[in-house]
Amino acid sequence: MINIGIFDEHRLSLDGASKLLSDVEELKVAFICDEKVQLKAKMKSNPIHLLLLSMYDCSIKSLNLIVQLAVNYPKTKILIISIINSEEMILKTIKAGAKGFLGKESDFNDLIEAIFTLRNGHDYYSKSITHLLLNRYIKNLKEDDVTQKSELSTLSSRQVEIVKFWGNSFTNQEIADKLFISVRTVESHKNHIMQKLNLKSTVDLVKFGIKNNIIEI
Amino acid sequence: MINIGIFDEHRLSLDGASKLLSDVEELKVAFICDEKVQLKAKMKSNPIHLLLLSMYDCSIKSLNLIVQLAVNYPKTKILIISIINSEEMILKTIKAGAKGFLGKESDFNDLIEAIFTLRNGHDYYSKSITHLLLNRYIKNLKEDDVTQKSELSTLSSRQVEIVKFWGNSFTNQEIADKLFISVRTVESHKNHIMQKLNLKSTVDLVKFGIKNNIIEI
DNA sequence: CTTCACTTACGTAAAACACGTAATTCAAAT
DNA sequence: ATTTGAATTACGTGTTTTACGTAAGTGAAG
Repeated sequence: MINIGIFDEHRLSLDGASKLLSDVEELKVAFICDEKVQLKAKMKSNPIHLLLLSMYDCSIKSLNLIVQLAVNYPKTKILIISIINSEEMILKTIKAGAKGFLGKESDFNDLIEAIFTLRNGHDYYSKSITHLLLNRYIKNLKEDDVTQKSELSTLSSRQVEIVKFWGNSFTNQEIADKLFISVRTVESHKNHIMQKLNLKSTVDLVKFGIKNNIIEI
Repeated sequence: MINIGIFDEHRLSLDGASKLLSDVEELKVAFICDEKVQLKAKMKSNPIHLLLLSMYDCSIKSLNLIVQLAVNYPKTKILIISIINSEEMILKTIKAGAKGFLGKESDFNDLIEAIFTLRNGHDYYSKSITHLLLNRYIKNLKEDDVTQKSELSTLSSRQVEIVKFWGNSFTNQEIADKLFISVRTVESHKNHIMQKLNLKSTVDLVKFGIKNNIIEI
């Protein structure tokens, strides 16, 4: 018997997944949950073998959740169900500690297969992503993931502050006034940021900010 | 007996919803579908009373799908299931022709309630959104929805072209070279675009582009 | 105590932006 | 048939931002 927890912020998907799985022998749905805050409590009180985790975005917040769960409950395998099939998403979730990934093309059979694959101690990734491709990337990204994940953390708080203001359509002058520094300093900050992140245009900086959740769209 | 079609690009949600509904008496799942292109064909060959339509974004493409279906199959009520609860999303889908909207907090009971409400000829919106609020907005937005929905369509193809290039980090000069026009013209285009969209900064333009799916993030 | 990143700031030249003006074209409305 | 209006093209002028270099003071880490 495999004990399973299901997390999905989408109530209906949660109900659906729960119903799908509860009819399967050898599986027991230990809990279902649709809020991040509840999830941690439920994990604490329910020992499960596997957590089904639905992801609808690739935000730092969502990834952090995986990291926390993976660290605090190393025995619980995390299986990601995602509407987004991007390579970025897959790599990030795996890097964060997920043991499996089901893309949007995956169906019920794939889910079952994934669950049992994980139970048997192996990883499971959507067929659409060949293992070869994956392994190649994972090897490369094991250490030098600096590029993506830690890019944000390479920015100092001051620098993030500047990007935030600027991302809210403030002019350099307005930012300068707000922070009691010279316009030239604001420019300097931006220059340093662009250099550090290796960005070519301000458009890229906006995208970076949005990607890293420091600019609201 | 209510004939239902289910569309969901997320295969697992589709399976889940299908299973949830197929167990309900008085309901018959006429077809399920996970690709937009297939959907039109299935709609043509299967007369259904109600279409469950899962939406994971608020892009023009997705909204157009609703519009097309609503126009071509006026007898089929469209019920939106969405992970996004924003007022914008709700209003846009309703404007596009949907008759019901289930937010992410909706559960199976809400779904059933919604289905029967629609069958009875009424509209159904998530409880979380009070009807009062809705009606107020709908009245106001019936005509002057110009602000949001048609913002993209107010841009000419040339203007969209400019934004696209610029959104891919091309400089004005590069865009000018590519389109065989003067740099000044590129600037003019951008000026006109900003005016038309009533944007203050270029940052806003990037955001606009991303929101409207003409700039890839 | 040295090193290194962070914050601050300026100089200069080039690019981009703001705002106005304007000619041509082409479709839609009258 | 004529007018109206938006789209595309382009320039002028002044301001702001960017690119790139330089540099001083601060503070933490080694």
